[in-house]
Amino acid sequence: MRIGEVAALAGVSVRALRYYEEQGLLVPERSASGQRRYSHEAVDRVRFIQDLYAAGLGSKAVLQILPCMEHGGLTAEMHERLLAERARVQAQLEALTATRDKLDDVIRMGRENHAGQARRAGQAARATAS
Amino acid sequence: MRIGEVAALAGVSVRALRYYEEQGLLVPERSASGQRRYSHEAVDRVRFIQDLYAAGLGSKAVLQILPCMEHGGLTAEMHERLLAERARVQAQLEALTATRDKLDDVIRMGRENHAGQARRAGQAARATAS
DNA sequence: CTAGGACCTGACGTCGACGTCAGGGGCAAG
DNA sequence: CTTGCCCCTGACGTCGACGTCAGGTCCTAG
Repeated sequence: MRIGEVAALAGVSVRALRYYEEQGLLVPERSASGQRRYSHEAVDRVRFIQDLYAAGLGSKAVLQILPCMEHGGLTAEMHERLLAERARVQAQLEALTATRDKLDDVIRMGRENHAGQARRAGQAARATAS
Repeated sequence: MRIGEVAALAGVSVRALRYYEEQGLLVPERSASGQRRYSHEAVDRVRFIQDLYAAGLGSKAVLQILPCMEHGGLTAEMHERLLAERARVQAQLEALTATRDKLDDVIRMGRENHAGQARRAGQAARATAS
């Protein structure tokens, strides 16, 4: 496939794909004239890269994690990295859950104030202090 | 409290607090000589700001959400914003959970490959394609 | 053969949440 | 009074994941 098709299928920009290549995350073949030729699996790979970015991982971390997707083998270093990043993601999940609950509290209190006209305003601040 | 104390208690930099003020997120009193004087609740407020930033909200969103913490009342606009951001956070939570599970798959497959020497390498890529 | 879309390589621009440096004031202790 | 630490206001630097523009090439349809 050519770069435009991959971009469309994966839902990213052409520039992003060139950037991934710059970072060594997705290095395609080249046609005789120098155009990039991507394999079919590249699309899934791009989606996974996006997921990792969305999870707060940087190119460096992604670069250390990605090889095992097609290679299948895990270096000890890669294993470490995977566990570390999984822990990071897990921590982020917990923090995010707490924040969501705080938002829910605020929303709920907003409704109550609309309904019952609560007097003290400091309650929200106190509710957010875990 | 002075700025350094708040920074230490909230675990952020002094620069960050000045930045929050720039953004209108946390506007302290001033002493006669122009030094910032923060109320005690500022610390919790800063922590909440950090949580919101960590949840991917920008200053603009935080600015629209924060007032209700001490003010207690909800504009219709603020309510909209709260619901929207809650939805964003929730979506991010689900995406993050999926990514964590993918990471777990990769880790598990790494262990299996270490143990049993699986043949086909494409399985990882296929596992990540939801 | 030619138009026009897709592709190429640089290389500079962007945006947000600060970091950092420069240059100068405030204030409590000794 | 001066030492030393904290504070002040600009204002430029940073970093990552691209966006965007310039100037040129490729290739496919008509």
